Amino acid sequence: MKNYEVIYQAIESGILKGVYEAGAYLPSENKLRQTYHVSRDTIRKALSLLTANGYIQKIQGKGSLVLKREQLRFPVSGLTSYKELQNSYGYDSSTDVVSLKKIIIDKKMADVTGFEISSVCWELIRTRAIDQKKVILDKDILLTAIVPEMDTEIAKDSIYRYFENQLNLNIAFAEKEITIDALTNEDRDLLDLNQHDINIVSVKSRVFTSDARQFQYTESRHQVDKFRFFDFARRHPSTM
Amino acid sequence: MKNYEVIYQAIESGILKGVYEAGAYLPSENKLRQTYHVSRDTIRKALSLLTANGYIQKIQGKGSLVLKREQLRFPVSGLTSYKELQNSYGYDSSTDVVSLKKIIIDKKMADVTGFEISSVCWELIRTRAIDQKKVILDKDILLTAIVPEMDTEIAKDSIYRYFENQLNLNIAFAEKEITIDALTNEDRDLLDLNQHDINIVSVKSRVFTSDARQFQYTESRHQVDKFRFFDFARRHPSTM
DNA sequence: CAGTGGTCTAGACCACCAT
DNA sequence: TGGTGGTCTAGACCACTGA
Repeated sequence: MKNYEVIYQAIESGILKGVYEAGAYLPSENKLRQTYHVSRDTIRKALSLLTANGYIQKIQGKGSLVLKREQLRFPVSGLTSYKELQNSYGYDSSTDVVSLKKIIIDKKMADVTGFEISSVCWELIRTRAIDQKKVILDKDILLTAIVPEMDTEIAKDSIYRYFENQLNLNIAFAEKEITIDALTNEDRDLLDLNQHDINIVSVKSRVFTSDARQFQYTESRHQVDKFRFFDFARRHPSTM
Repeated sequence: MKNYEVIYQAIESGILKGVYEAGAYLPSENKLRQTYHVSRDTIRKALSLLTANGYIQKIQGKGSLVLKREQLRFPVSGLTSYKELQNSYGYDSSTDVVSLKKIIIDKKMADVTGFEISSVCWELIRTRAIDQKKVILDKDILLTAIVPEMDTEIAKDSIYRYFENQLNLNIAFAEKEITIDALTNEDRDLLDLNQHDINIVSVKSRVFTSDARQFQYTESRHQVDKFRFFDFARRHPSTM
């Protein structure tokens, strides 16, 4: 077995067993180098695997932060924004802002969104139309502490472009969950669905900055026959 | 801009523009090192990004093979096998083999599966039960050139375990597509669906070995309310 | 300022592939 | 055998963090 794989597994099991707790930092690369009697590059290879598999987030000048594990986690990756989805359907698409207001997170919303209770957030609801049909309903919750300003002009465009170009927000990773839900009345009101539809695809995600602070929760609801998720998957990131 | 990012983009655009054609090899790491006047590690960093993003497959002793691009490709990753899914639901699950036979790929199947016309393949159909309810229908097409032997005993267990432990098959990557389809009569016959269901989740994938040969096509059909896809996603693999 | 991670180098040896 | 990628080393310098 390769050195960096051994070290990867040692640290992984340390995280799983709670030796390294979520929210704390791993020993520094230098410490680990001494512990395992290997070069720094070998340590870095092990850590980059842990990063790729969602165990840690490295923060320059600070260390390797152990991430909270939400349930069991498949070793997968990929962000999908509306602007990316757009390309699947060409450019005959548009965005409508349904509502934009500030809200305060209560217990229930805290569980759903992952934000702390009594955080102040923007709540943004938009519909996305493809070929003049509204087929996607986007509900965004944005932490005002990180995104202080928001208006319908920005919301009509890509909020991600605003984050990255204007706010210099460094978006690092996201957790995403895809499920098939029953249609709600809100879905029926805001979208142009097919008569016979009874289901909708729900893509829920939590998005984090490079210093591992969550700033966004999104639920994106897609008409079932307009939904398509494409995935390129590697089995052993270790043997790249 | 960092050196390896510059090189990554140079090679990426070379692939996109067809300077490096799919099926051909990139210049060796040594050549690239000379071309860009950097160390081999810097080249390797750029290549590992190209690998992570699905552009190339490195093959030891041969080189970096440029992969065919199927449509646009999100920068995503992750394999999900039934055995992994199982963990979401605990271990009260079982597999039934519906049929297993050899088939020859015709034009239509070639388009669907990605295999060449007149390849000889195993066609394996199985149902997966959770809590005594059959909720997943798996249809596998396996290239006999790579998987010469298959029987219902193996198929009842994990075929992946057989691939990796018995055949020493090195599974490297997969392309996967998730869509929501209308129920077919076959779905109704073989699965224990809810009365009111009209949709089913279809996960289609093509699976490749580490020398970039496709050996499997799978369609996995999941009852909508039993389907859940969890994803951990990084925005900039470059800035790990 | 000291400590952390991020980038880059030059060189070594190994495993694998083709000839 | 020579060329390829895979692993590992020791050291350098930079960018960022926090006291």
